[in-house]
Amino acid sequence: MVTRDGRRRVTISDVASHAQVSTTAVSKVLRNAYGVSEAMRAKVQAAIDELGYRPHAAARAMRGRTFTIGVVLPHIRNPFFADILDGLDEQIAGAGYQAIIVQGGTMDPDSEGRAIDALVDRQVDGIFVVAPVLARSRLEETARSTPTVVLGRHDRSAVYDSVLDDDEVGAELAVEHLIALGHRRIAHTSQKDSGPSRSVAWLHTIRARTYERVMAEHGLAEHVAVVATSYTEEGGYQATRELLARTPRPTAIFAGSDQAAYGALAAIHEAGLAVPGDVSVAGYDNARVTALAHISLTSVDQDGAIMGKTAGRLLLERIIEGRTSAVRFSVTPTLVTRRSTAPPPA
Amino acid sequence: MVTRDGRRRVTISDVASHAQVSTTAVSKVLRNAYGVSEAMRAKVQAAIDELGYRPHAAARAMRGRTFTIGVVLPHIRNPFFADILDGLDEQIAGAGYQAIIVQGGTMDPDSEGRAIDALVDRQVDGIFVVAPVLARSRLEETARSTPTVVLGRHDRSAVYDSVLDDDEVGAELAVEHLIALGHRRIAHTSQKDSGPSRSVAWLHTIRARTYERVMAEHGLAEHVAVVATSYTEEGGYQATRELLARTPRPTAIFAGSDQAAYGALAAIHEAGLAVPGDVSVAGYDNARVTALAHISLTSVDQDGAIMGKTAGRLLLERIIEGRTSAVRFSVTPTLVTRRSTAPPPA
DNA sequence: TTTGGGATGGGTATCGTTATCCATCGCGGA
DNA sequence: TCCGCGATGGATAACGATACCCATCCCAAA
Repeated sequence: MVTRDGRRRVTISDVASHAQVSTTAVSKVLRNAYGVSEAMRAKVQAAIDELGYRPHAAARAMRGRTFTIGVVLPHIRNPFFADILDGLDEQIAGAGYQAIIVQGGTMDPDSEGRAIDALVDRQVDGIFVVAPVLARSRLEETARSTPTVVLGRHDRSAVYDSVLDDDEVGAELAVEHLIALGHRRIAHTSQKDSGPSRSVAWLHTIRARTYERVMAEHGLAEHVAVVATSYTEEGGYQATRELLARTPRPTAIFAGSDQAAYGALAAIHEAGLAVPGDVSVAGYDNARVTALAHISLTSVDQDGAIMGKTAGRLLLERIIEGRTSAVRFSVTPTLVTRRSTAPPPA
Repeated sequence: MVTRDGRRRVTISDVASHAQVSTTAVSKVLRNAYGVSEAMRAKVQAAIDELGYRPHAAARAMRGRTFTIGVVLPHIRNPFFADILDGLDEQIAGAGYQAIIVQGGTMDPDSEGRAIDALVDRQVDGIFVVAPVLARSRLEETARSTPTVVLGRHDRSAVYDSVLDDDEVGAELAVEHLIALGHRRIAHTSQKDSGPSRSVAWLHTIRARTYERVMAEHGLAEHVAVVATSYTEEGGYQATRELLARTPRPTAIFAGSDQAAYGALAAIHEAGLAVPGDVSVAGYDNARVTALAHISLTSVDQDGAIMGKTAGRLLLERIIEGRTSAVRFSVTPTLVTRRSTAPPPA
């Protein structure tokens, strides 16, 4: 490969001739393959270091591994995804793997599908899909040919691994907390369903249904109020504006995510109301920054770093050890109470 | 390529035999190359659609283009980066290019270098590096073989393109604004220099120096107070804690970035002080969410989407049209005044 | 009718690496 | 001395696509 400045990239042949061995020998050293003497290994390694050789991942892709994990995130605006990614990186970096991220778009199955295709075309060794809205059959199609871990979906699959938190427990914690504080008019901001069918596989569906169930269990069915926008600041803002316009307005908002909760805070402030004096707000995710934010948010904590790390481990198991049975890893969330929730105004 | 479920991926040969033409012909159609009749194009396209063929990017990488732009972000925690990326995506998607993101780490030249290497090894057609701390020589080495656009560095290069905002103007706007409000004890949160040498190429250096200059111009040199941590929530929080502990404490904080400003808000709140009653806070970047946040932040606006879009255009010019001369694109920032700044307490 | 040349389609070497063979060497046991 | 076998290193055929070059074909001009 000749680069535009006329210099060639250092290839395995360069290393081979420099060390006066065959390219096969070099390849064996690189792959830690069987049939290399200690002397050979040392000689080749010296040549590699001297020439600054790095394997060409794109060439490797033609026959072997790329040592690349592809990550599909809906977008990169959510710090909780960053927590997840930190966990993943920590796990796979040691094994020499590199994560590459593509944006899948929010609530758009088509663009999500294209993102996955882009990774498959680039021959990644494993795919990590975060909170997809894609049909399960589509995910399984990919998973059949590339090791796949899906985060945040509740349907069971025999071909991909799942990492998730128990959203039913989490939502229950949040709603019970608000009820215990004395709230009755508790509203929920959810996410619009994409496509025609509502799936119980989606975490936002479970959070919303659990909210409804817990409300009903406490005789508050008449106060159920759900506005479905999206789990983003903008979504939380829009949903909360709509909720605050109702009469009587809710005294508490259980936002589907921390990002949505931030939007809710903005809308409440804009309406001239105080948190938690007039309206309490609880979020979900408890990304690391949630504790820092200057209005400290009550949130359902799920450990993103652990989830990301587990996803990495599961992928490496499939890639390196060849596991094919599906694994499901679930974490139990807890509630972290901060200053955004308080008893309702008298 | 046989996948684990035993099904082969559809290759160019499959398309060729299905359409009863040569692989060369298919390749020509794919690349829009010269020498294809209309009939041939239609026939091949039909076969492509029928078989659901997608070119194997990894195989393409061996001889041609990968239609991939590699993006190096310090991390994905900053929503301003998301704005930039949206602009980039908008520009390159139309040309059939896909962006892949890798994290370069904050203030760590080594890990930044590894991130760039990872992209080069994967044979991306162009590289977009956001706010690197790497030595310029290292960036230029890469840029000599792969089209490169660097965002947020002020040194001039003959081999890569630069996209930046005028940080001197921006910092001036923020500090002048605070001074005009009547503040004298204005502090600044900056970013730690990585490595031994302080470079005027880094935007945080320019913002800090401009802050010092403007302070001096108004006879406020004695009140200059800079704490260098990092342009993150955590960094802004730590820096502000330290600043608030001083006697007398500052009445205004010019944070080096919006993220740092959020951290500052947290620290101020934690100290039992009010914004802007006791302390004013101004940020830098004005990411889209800054307007939404429930305490609306005064910030220096630089249009991230435009910058990302421009970066995409510059890369495509180099990749497709073969431009080799270096271009420098600079936007002039403006100040957006919101509710986080006010006159100092009497 | 011949010729020249543009338009079109295809053969094939090649990119860098891996994995499957195959060849050689040295050594212990018969 | 000869045989067999484990250990080691290498030759080589892929992987999927591209791009250079060449072979036709057809038509217009001479």
